[in-house]
Amino acid sequence: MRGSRRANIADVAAASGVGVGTVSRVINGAANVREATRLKVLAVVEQLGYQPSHLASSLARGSARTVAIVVPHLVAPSVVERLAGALPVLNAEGYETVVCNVDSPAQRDHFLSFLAGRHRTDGIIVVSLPLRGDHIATLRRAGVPLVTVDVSVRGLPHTVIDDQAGGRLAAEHLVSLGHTRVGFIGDRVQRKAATALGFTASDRRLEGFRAALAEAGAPADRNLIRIGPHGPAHAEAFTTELLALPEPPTAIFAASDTQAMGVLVAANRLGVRVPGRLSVIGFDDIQLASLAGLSTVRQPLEESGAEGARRLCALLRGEQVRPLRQMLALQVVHRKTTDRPGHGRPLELGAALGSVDRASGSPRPTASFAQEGR
Amino acid sequence: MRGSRRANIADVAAASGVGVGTVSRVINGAANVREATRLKVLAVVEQLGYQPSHLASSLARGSARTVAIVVPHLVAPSVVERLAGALPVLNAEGYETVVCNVDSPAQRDHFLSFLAGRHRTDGIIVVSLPLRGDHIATLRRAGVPLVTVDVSVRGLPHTVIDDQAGGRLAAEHLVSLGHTRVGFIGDRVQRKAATALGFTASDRRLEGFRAALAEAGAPADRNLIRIGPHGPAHAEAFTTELLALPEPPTAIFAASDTQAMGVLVAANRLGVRVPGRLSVIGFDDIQLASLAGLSTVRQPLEESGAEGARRLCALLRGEQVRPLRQMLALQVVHRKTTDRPGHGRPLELGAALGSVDRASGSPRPTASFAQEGR
DNA sequence: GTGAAAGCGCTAACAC
DNA sequence: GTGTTAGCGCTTTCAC
Repeated sequence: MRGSRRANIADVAAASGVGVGTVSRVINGAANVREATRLKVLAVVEQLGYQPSHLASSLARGSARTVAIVVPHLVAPSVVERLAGALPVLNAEGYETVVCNVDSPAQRDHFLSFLAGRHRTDGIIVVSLPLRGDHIATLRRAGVPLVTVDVSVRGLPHTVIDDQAGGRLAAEHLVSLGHTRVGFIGDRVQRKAATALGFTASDRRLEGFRAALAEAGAPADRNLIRIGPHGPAHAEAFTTELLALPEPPTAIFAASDTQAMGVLVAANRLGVRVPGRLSVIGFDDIQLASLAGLSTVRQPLEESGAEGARRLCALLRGEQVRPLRQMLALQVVHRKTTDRPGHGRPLELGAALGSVDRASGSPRPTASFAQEGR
Repeated sequence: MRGSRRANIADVAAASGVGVGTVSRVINGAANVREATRLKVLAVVEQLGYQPSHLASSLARGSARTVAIVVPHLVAPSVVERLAGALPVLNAEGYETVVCNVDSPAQRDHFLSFLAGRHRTDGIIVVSLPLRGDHIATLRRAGVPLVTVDVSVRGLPHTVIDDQAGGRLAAEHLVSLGHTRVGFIGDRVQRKAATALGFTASDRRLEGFRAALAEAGAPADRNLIRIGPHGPAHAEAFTTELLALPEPPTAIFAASDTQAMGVLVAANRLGVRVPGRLSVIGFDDIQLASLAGLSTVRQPLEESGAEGARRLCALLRGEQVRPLRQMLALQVVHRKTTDRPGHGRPLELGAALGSVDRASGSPRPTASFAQEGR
């Protein structure tokens, strides 16, 4: 091969004594090619080290078979699990996946308008990121197929769970165990803040939670509801407050497993036995939950990503996606952090989940007592 | 606009009464355009709703400004943190990032040869995935720039840590606390297995660990070294074995934080106090480690991803990347799971980290005693 | 400064 | 079956 210029389809055609059309057919496995011709072309391809240009074929075809997935806070376990669910589905359908990690509204806006560009992606999956009207309008105008996961958008395919129902499940679980004084720790919707992405799941879970408690005749005490920034550290602080109350709760529902971990840390630091003196239930069922023995309201995270991907693929195939709203099932997973009030097996909460700093004040250790399992 | 056919650069040129070259210059912010012309073109762009085709410009330019990052087991915390470190750097440099998640050798081979295709990506970052000679040869032949993170490859830029030194650090930490009977739990290199990706970090950490122990006059007892499949569940089982020994270890070094979590779970289930009766040190310093108060050998995960990305970008700019081997610093983070043998503050290990199943046998609770902080 | 034209490398419609 | 050719939509010399 001369010059070291990479061989293109014309070179292959010339060297095989056929037209470029035929080479194209061979490359793409089209039917109408005589076996002898096919072999001949393949031999030349091999010999010349020919590799089709992905860009050229994409341009000619009008699509690069690429989809984008936009996620907030990639390192959050629930988000990664969703992403991990989507990737293999997309691959199996022959799509490459561009991952856009969003940590701020500015980044979100950037990516969303960026992805609306012509020939950028074949479609977009937005995960757990509330969309404004103008976001959707931009994408619609650009003609980019869009599905969402963990976000409800009217008129668009979305895969979600019923967060209110999830809150109810948590309440019912605790009530069925006999708890009547239960707390809630969640994160706030910050619509205004420049750093806020506006997640609303926590709020909706609280709604269902309160409703179910009220119906069960054990309405939530406002004092036991704490809402603040997301993350285990804040949950830890709130738990400390709750447990310092004259009448502390006997159970806490955390709006996410991550926050539930913070609750466990605080309980441990204060020497409050779980589930003996405090029951804890989370939400999501991230992998850590099973490791930690955390009772939780399970939502199918990985499956949600896979479903979002499947629906986008269907959309890209031109199929009707119905119903627009796909609701995934929830389920209480009863592990080791919830039990009847005051009747729990006296498990000690972990040094493993102690506070971060070795220097941060010595804990008040508590005596533990042997007691047979339930 | 007629027909609803999307406007292209020629339409804009025609409507503005200039040539396509000029429009191109305007779009790309080239200098040689009179302000009046620029404004005129911009107005038409706006009016026609013109959007440059990413594919067309990419083809003309010869690059789509896309890089691929190949990672094993995406959901593993250490991997996500690396990925999260790389993404923003790549974005800032104007690259889109395709994420390839690999869970088996077959997938690895698929992606690696796939990405070698012409005009697929501008470059590749391989994370934590040992590469064979033929992988590298394929990529080299294809002329795809390649850097690795957490993998050493001769002749290629790689960002790594000194795993042996890390093992030494762990040993020295435990020895300095007075431990003389220490165990190790790690994962095995499975070169043959069809499902094995062949990670070697655990082995190298063990080497350094043993060497340092021997030098300190407290050589490791072979009985205390357990190596098996990766994951907290196996680590938990191994720990159970070790603690059942007539002479159990007073400390355990786990080859990763994930495995260390399994150790903590087992200790808790058996009622073995940490760090009172067992010190535990992990490796990596994933986010969970700080939450759990786990002592560990810290490696800069996110930074490693960012560095890999920076080096790839440098490579793509045509710069020399030197030195080829970039070694990141390690550091022992002393939290709450390590202390002098038998002298630990009697912290109880968590129900939070109890075994997964509620039905899985009742634990043997232990008494705890108040004791002032160190 | 700006226009014209030659690529970039392929697909697909259409003839033969 | 196979060759020919017109796009796909842009970038980039190279003249003027």
